[in-house]
Amino acid sequence: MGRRSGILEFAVLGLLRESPMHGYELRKRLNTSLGVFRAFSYGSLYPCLKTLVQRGWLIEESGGEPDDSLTAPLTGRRARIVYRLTAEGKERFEELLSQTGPDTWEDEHFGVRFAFFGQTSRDVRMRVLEGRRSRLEERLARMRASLARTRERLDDYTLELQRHGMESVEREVRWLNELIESERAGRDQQRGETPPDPSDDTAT
Amino acid sequence: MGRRSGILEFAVLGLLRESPMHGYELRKRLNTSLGVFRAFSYGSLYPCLKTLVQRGWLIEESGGEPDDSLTAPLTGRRARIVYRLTAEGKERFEELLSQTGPDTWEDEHFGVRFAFFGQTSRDVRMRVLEGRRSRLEERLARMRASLARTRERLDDYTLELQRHGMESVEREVRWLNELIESERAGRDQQRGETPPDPSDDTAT
DNA sequence: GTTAGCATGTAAGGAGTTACATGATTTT
DNA sequence: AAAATCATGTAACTCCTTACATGCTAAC
Repeated sequence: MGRRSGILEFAVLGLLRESPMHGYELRKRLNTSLGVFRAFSYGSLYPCLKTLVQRGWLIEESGGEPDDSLTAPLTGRRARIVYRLTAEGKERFEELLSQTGPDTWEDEHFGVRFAFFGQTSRDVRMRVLEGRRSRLEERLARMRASLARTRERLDDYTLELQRHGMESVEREVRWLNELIESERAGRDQQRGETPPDPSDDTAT
Repeated sequence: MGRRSGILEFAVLGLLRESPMHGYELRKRLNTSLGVFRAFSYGSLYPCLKTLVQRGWLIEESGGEPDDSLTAPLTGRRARIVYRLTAEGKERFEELLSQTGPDTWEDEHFGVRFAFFGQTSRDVRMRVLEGRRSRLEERLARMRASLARTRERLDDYTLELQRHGMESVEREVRWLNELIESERAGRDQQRGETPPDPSDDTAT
């Protein structure tokens, strides 16, 4: 009946982890912080929020005082529903973050996963980055093989398309290499806030 | 009931324009020539073929002789259904090629459209390339504006993601500029076969 | 004689979108 | 008083995937 999983669930949990929000605000954030890449519609957001509440990962706060800036100007406006992440919701987000899913999940939604790296342990970051890199390298190998086989039969445009595609992938691999190296280098000198131990499970 | 439109229909029409094929072969081509980018499944391909036949854009040929390499080794094998593009199908493909659709169509499936540039008039090519470029430039402007507004509130990873994203888009814009210039330059000296007049509608 | 590849299909489901419906509030 | 923005929601639809069903042939 409700939405099961999907990138939207992940993004909502991730954004609500930073601070509670109502739906409208959430959608705006989805289309700026993350949403340079994709725009979600209300038609998918609100149903998604409902099922997340049903599973106990979010709780609704009709007019509590989660934050002054959110509650204060509520004078006559339609009652906004502010959503807050529960402890189970945090666990679920953690699970999704570190999940080595069925390939397409990680490949298509890498951008969104990366956007939440600030909330991730270095172990997970390394795993995601290296996973992405190895899948791109696989793809590169397939492209090269296919190109070697069919080079003669292809017209100029198709060839140019494949050339540009391969260059883009190669470029991303180099980018990933830099990121991975910088993660490795930062193993000693911390960059920002490094979570000291992932075994800390006490809820706030 | 059947598939309405979508990129699959477009790709099938485009591939069958080159030469008749049966479903299995079509799927392989979809995953090499075009399909470096995406892989379609039989579960979408065969139903799509059926509705295209229903609309008169394809005709089925059980065991005709469209090509030696296709008919010859059919000794005992399951009877393959070879699909051939009709005159109406060609018109439909032409229509889809030159269509200035509802934005997302052109944006998400640019790669597949580009793959069929060899079968397109230069007018259409220019229109598609310039359309793509202007949409990317719009997006770039939005990204820059959003970045200027929220730079302080973003962590290092989100910032790095946006930086890399913008660089990729800028790179594609430069690529498009080169292509557009080369199209303009080739206005006199022809490159390969230039279709002289698109009003030629006689079927083969 | 079992696996791998060829070849075609159906049913159910997933993850979203578009279009619509509603209504209050601030801006022009 | 009209238009834009805030705010929440539903129904129908789209386009594609997964899992399944079927059966034949070639290679190991």
